[in-house]
Amino acid sequence: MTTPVLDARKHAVLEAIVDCYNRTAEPVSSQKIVRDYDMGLSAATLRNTMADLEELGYLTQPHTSAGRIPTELGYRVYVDSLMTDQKLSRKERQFIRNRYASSRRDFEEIMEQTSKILSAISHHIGVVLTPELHESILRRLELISIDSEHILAVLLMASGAVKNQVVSIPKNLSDVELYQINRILNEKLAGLPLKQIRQISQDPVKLKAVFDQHLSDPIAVVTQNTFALEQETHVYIDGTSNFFSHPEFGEVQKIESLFRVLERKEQVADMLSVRQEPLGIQVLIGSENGCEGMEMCSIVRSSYRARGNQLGTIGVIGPTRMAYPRIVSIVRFTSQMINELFEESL
Amino acid sequence: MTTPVLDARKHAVLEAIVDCYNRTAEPVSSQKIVRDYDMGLSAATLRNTMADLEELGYLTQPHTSAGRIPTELGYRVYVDSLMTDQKLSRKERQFIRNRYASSRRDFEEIMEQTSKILSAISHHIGVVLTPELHESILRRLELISIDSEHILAVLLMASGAVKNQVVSIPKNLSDVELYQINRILNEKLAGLPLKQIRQISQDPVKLKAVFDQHLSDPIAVVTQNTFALEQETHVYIDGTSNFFSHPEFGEVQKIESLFRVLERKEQVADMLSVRQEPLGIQVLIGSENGCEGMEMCSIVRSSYRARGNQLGTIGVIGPTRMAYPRIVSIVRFTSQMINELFEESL
DNA sequence: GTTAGCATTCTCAAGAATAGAGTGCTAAAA
DNA sequence: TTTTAGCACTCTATTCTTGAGAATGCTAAC
Repeated sequence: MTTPVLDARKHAVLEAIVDCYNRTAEPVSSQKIVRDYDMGLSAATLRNTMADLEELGYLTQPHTSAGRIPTELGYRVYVDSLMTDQKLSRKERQFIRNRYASSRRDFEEIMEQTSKILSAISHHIGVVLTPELHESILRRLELISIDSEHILAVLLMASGAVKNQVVSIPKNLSDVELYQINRILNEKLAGLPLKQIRQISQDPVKLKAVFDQHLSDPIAVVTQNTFALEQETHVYIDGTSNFFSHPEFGEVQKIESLFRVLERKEQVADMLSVRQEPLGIQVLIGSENGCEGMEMCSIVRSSYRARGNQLGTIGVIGPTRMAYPRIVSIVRFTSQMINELFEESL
Repeated sequence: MTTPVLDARKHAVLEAIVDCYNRTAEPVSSQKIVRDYDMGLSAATLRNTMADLEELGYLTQPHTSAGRIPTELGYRVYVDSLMTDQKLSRKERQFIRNRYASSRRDFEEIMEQTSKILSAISHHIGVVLTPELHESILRRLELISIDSEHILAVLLMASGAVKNQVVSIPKNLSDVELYQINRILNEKLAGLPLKQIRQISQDPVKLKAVFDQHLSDPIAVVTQNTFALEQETHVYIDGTSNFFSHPEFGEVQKIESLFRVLERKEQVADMLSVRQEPLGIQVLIGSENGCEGMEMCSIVRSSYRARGNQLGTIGVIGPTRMAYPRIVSIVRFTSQMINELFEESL
C-alpha cells in the first residue's frame, strides 16, 4: 500500500470533513470546521486546503457555493489510513452477546439472528451468507421414506447446516433396502465435500471405484438424485427499512434501485461473497461493490468460519456516508462471536 | 347480504369510475366518463349522479375542483356486487403452469415458487403462509445423532412440510438406544397433530398413558425437547419492489410505512391468515386489513389445502387501487393449482 | 504562509401571476 | 320531471421573480 501524498494538515482536514459529513449529511463548509474542530486555522486557510484536496480528487462540491463532501477516493483514504479504531462499548458488546445467548444454537438460528443483530446495532442492513453448499463437507446423511416413489434426504453438513432434499427413487425399494443404502452411503461419502460427491455421483467410473462391490443400481440412482444440488448459498437479510431514515434516500427512485437489487438474493450474494482474501474485514466504498443501482452504498464485510473450516460471509450494507469505524468494529466483533459460537456449541 | 340501495345508473357510474381510476390513478371527471364510456348521458347529468354517490359515501374528492375517486365503501360495493369475473387468459394460465412444472415438487419449493408467481403475474406483492405448525399432523419423525449431547430431529408433516430441530439429549445415549427411541416415538406419535403431541409431551400422566410400558426417562426427555416448538408459520414474500411503480407511492414516507410492516413477518401473517371462513376468496379493502401503515393497501387472499387437510393461505397485497377482478382470478387460480399439486405429487 | 475582506455564485423559500381542470348551480329544453 | 347547456367559481399546479443566505475564490494586507 502506498502512502498517499498528503501532508499532515491535509490529512487532518480530510478527516474532519469526513467525520462532519457523516454526522450531518450536509456539505461541510470552512466555517463549520473552524467552529466544530479546533484546528488552529482560519476559514480562509481551510478554504485553500480544501481547494487543494478537491484538485487531488478527495473532495467534491455539489455546486459552486456549497461546502465539500468526500469523494469515494476520499473515503478510501479515510478508511485505509485515517480512521481510528473505535471499540464497541461494553453495553453494545453485551447487547450482541445477549441476543445470541437468548436464541437457539442451531445453524439456521445463528444465521438469522446474526443478520438481525447486525442491522439492529448498525442501523443499516445486515446480511449473512452461509458457506457455499458445494464447499461444505457432508457429515452425515439420512434417508427417510416418504412414499413409494420419494424419499427425503437429510444432509447434515460439517458446518452445522442442514439441507433437506426430496428425492425420487426407483419404485419398490423396501425399507430394509433403503436402510442398507443409507448405511453404505454414509460409510462411503461422509467426510467428503459435496462438490466431490457430486462429481462421483455423475461418473460411473468413480462410482464404481468408491462403492466397490457394494455398488448397485438403486445406490447409483439414489446417489445421483440426492446430490444433484444446485450451487447454493442462503442469504439472510435484515433491516432494509432502516434505509428510509437516511436523508440521502429522500427520493423514491434512489431507494427503488436499491430495493430492486436487494430483492435479487443472488446479486446480494455476489456483492458480499469473499473469494480472494479469506479473513479479515473488507470495506467496499460506493461503486466498488460493482453492482448497478448500489453506487451510493458501501459494504463492510468479513468472512467467518463455520465448523469444519467452511467459510461464510457477514456484512453490513449502508449509505456511503456511514460511520466506518463503528461499523467495522461491529462486523469484526460479530464475526468473532460467530466463530466462537461454532467452536463451542453444537 | 343486503343489496345496496343504488339504482342501475348509479351502479353503472360507480363501476365506470372505479374502472377508470384503477387504470389512470387520477381522479375521474365527468368529462372523462363521457369520453371514455358510452353511457348516453351528458357531463352535467353525470355530475348530478356523482354528487349523489358522494353524499352516499361511495365517492370522494381530493379537493373541490377535482374529479372523484372511490372510497373504501365504493370499492366494497364494486367488489361485492359490481365487478364481473375476468378469467385469466390461456397464456397466463400457461405461464403459471409452466412455472410450477419447471420447479421441484417439494413443499418448500412450492411455497417459494407460489409467492414468486403471484408477484410476477399480478405485479403486486405475493405472499404465502404455510399451514400452522401446531395444526399440522406428524407423519414421521427421524432422530439423527449429531454429537454426544445433540441430535437433529427431522419432523416430516402430513402437509409435506419438513421441520428440522436441534435437540439436546441426555449424555451417553447409544446409537442403539436412539434408534429404539426413534422407533417408539414414530409408533406412538405419528398421525397426531403437533399441538396434541406437545400437550402429551408436557404432561407426565398423558406421557405414561401414551407410551405405556415403553416409557423411559430418555424417551420423556427427547419427546419434551423435540416438541417444544414455538407456534410457527413460515411467510414467503416476493415482489415488494413492485410497489415502486405505483404513482400513489411517489413519496418516501408512504412507501416507508408499508415496508416497515412487510419486514415484520408476524404482522404480515396476521393480516393474511384466514381464521373464520376456511375456503374461497376474500378481499380486504384498505383499512379493513386492520394494520397500521397499510391503510392504502388491499389484500386478496385465499386459503389452500395442503396434504392432510392442512390449511394455509396465499394472497396478493397491492394498492387499494388494484385491478380486483384480475387479481381475484389470479389468486383463485393459483390456490387451485396448489391444491392440485398437493393432491397429485409428493 | 496566513488571514481579513469582499465581490461573486449558487441554492432555497416565499410570493405572485397564470393557465387549466372540474365543479355546482341556474335556467332552458325535452 | 328529467336532462342538458352555459357560466361563474374554486382550487391546483406551474412558472417566474425576488430576496435572503451560505460558501466560495480571489486579492491585498499582515
